[in-house]
Amino acid sequence: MAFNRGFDSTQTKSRRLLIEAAEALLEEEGQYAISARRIAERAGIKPQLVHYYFRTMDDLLVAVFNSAADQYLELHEAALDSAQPLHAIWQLNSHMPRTRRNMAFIALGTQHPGLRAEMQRSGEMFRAMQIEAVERVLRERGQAPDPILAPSLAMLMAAIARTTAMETQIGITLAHDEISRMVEAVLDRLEPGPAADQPDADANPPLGDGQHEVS
Amino acid sequence: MAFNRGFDSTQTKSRRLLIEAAEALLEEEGQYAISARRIAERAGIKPQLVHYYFRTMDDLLVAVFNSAADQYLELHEAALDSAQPLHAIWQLNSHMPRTRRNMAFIALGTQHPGLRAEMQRSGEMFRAMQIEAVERVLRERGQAPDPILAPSLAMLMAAIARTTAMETQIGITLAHDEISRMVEAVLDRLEPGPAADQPDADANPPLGDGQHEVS
DNA sequence: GTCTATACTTCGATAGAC
DNA sequence: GTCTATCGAAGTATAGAC
Repeated sequence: MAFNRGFDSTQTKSRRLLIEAAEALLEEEGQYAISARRIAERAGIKPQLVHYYFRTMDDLLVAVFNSAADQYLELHEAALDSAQPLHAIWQLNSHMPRTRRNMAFIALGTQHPGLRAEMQRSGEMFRAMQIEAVERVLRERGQAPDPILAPSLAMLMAAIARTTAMETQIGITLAHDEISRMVEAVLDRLEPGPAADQPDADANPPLGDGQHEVS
Repeated sequence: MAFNRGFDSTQTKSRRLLIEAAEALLEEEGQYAISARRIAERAGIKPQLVHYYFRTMDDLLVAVFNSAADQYLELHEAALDSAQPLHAIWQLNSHMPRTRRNMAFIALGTQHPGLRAEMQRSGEMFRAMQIEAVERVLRERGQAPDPILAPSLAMLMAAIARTTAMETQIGITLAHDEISRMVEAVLDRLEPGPAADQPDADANPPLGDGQHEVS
């Protein structure tokens, strides 16, 4: 818990209100909506109080990020516990408002070292969890162990979901449908659903030959 | 040519200096270094003159973006004309300073509608060119036509290069080596170099079966 | 311990001098 | 046509009143 001025940070209502206001602004308007004055206005609190509850904007942003990361962790764990964890993670990371918020965090990270450090820690944790999830699925599928494949698939899902969201924000949509269908075809093959009949004769073909060719 | 106040925009030295200063600041310090005052300081020009040569910051950013896009277009065309165009595009898009600058443009685009419009236009053009390049390579390889594969590969290369650069900036490196080796293995298979001996007996195997499984 | 008044900086933009 | 003086709004942060 980065900054704590002597009060119980989790129980101060105004502090909580400020974090929620910042989260909402980030999702709705992006990083440029983040300022002490605007957050306070949204929370119905005097702007100077932002610096009472959080010494600096960096401290505030770290608190906002950790709050968002906690929420995401819960969703992430539910996804990993589902019947098709890779499908669930893909769905989770294709959620545009959250991705938009993450992009805003990344932009703010260029200005706020404390925030950047938290993002690194958190980002590597989620990446590691997703690599493990892919490894588990590959193992259950009887796939031969491959030190490249699991990290690559985890990175790939993250990169595609994030880039799709980012480009959509700018108005670029070219190739989005195709890549989405491609990813879903891969996931369906890795994680065939119980009800999803594969018309294929060999329902569980080996995935690749260790040379990592695509298609 | 968005904004033109009656002078020949390409021949005004101060205007050119301002654009170059903004480009340098974007690459070195990111979007938060962009302000009329800082750009002017870097260019050795009085800050008020920014608003003489460019009516608004939006106009300035559009000019900076178009200048950067022109430079990139030249590199891009050279890449497409090379012996291994896909390898060349991958190399080009893995260039970190340029990716850093592009990320900064995207962040600024959330605030500047004019810039966003230019980025959309330009982004879709480059995406289309890269899809065509992939289609050409697949065709020359004797691959059966596939409406999904070429756009997916183009999108994939862009997404991975961009995400790798973005995460590196935050300090995240997990799975970067693996995905990079994966992409290069795919490219080597799609575009075997003249000197690159494939130890494989079948040097030119069909790429996939139309079901788009990865590895 | 909680909040107010206020300092200080930087921002984009423009009116009008030359 | 070119540049200067200056405005008003918004930014973060703090000293000190209650």
